[in-house]
Amino acid sequence: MSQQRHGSTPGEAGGVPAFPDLPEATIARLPEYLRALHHLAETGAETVSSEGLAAAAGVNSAKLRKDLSHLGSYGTRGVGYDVSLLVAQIEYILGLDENRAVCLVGVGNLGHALAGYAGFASRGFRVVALFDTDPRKVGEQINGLTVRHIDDLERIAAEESIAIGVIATPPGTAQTVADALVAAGVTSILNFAPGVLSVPSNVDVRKVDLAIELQILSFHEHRKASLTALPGGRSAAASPDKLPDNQKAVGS
Amino acid sequence: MSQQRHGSTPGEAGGVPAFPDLPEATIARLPEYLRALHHLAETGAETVSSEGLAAAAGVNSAKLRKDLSHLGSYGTRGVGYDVSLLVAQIEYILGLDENRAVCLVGVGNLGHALAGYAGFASRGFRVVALFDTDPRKVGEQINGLTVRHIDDLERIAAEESIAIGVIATPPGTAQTVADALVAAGVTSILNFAPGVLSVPSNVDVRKVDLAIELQILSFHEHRKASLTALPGGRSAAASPDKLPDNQKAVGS
DNA sequence: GTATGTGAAAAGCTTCACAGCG
DNA sequence: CGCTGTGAAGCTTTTCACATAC
Repeated sequence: MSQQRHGSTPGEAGGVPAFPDLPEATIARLPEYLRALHHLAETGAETVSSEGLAAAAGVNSAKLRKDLSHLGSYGTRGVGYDVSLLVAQIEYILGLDENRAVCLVGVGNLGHALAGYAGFASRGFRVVALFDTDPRKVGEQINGLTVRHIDDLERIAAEESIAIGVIATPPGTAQTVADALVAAGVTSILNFAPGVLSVPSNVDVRKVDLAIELQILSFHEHRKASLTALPGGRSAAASPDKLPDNQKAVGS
Repeated sequence: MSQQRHGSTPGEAGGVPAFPDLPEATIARLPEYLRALHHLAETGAETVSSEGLAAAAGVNSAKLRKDLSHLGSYGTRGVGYDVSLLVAQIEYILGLDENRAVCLVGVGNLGHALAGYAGFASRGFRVVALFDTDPRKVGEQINGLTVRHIDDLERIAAEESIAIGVIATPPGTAQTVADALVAAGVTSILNFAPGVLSVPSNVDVRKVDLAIELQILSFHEHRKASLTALPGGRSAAASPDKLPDNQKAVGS
């Protein structure tokens, strides 16, 4: 890739999109860059340097530049990146200009909260349907949507062209729900239920397990404790201080 | 490591714990192994092969064996791993035998759900305090806990030895809350608010951004769509089928 | 015979450091 | 002269394949 590639821009449906095959690690960071860029745009910035954007996104600038270079995106040497152009590029790559329809299965404790989560609507998604198996929940109104019985999933998924499903059921029902989603034509699943889902290979699954996050933190607590207890152990609150650096985020 | 290392076992506080320094990628998978092991234990299994446990955890067996080898843990060649022994080992490494106290800040939509999330209690954590700034929420009872004003954080954190804090506030207040948590002696933070937190380097932060998860899935939808539209594009629902394989989970 | 534990190879990702462009 | 874009180096993680132990 020596020549500049002005990678297929948003509006342009001229030829083949020539979809760049980005490293997974890069893909996982693009949404964070996008959030940082939106924030910058609100503050009125028109351009931003790799240094500046990297700081706002919590990564180092070399990584950011390498990531953006994969998009074929262009900054201007000596100047930086055009904020709104980069926003458009990233939104296009992520497919956010399509305002995708999402459904949510399981309207318990967590599902209820997700149904009302404003962050989905504001960042490219429409929650268009809620499902549950519990007849006591079916019919309930949440945030302007009526909870449906899961038997209606196939029909509604077709009507609304739902490609993404969110599972927020107890662990025991998650696989059954996943099978139903797949049967209804859903090809991406975000799973909040602990455990592994088995799906056809054309379906993407991402998992968020809240207890696992805490357990990873617990490991680090345990390690820190065993270090302070031993060698040149720093007694209590003391450290170089306030190095932001990359937040360990949902990845891969 | 040619000789067997029966790595410091749970009960034993004989000498120095000799904390193994595990690869981050391994640490992030241990909780999933633990969950799978608990599940196996419930079904009455006393031992499990690397193949079997790997399948239950959604990884391949080579990776699992390499991961466990870092613990200095021992299976038995020709047999497999002792389930309850491995459970104890992993719980010890993750520091789950300490039943850590956790506090939660921000009792909105999502915070409310997290406060009642049963998975925390059942997997090694006690949610011992809830905080908010909104005076209308302070005093509210959730799941047996009273919501306190955030000004009480420092006192209560000390009383209850809270080392882990969960942030479930709107993005705008997340940094202020993080500063307060750090001041109160919290050294691990799980952040549900979009954006990057800046904290001292002795504090660990993990981030869960629900919209980012959907955006990553959206990218894959976009890519799948652009592939089916083009080369030897498989028309619709068709694929090798049901290869479980690793769920892309919260990582790094 | 069977399944673990592990060196060694391969792949993937991050960081460096600087050429090259504006 | 400043900042991007990128080869090359270094590091981490995954995978392979087999010697080793039960």
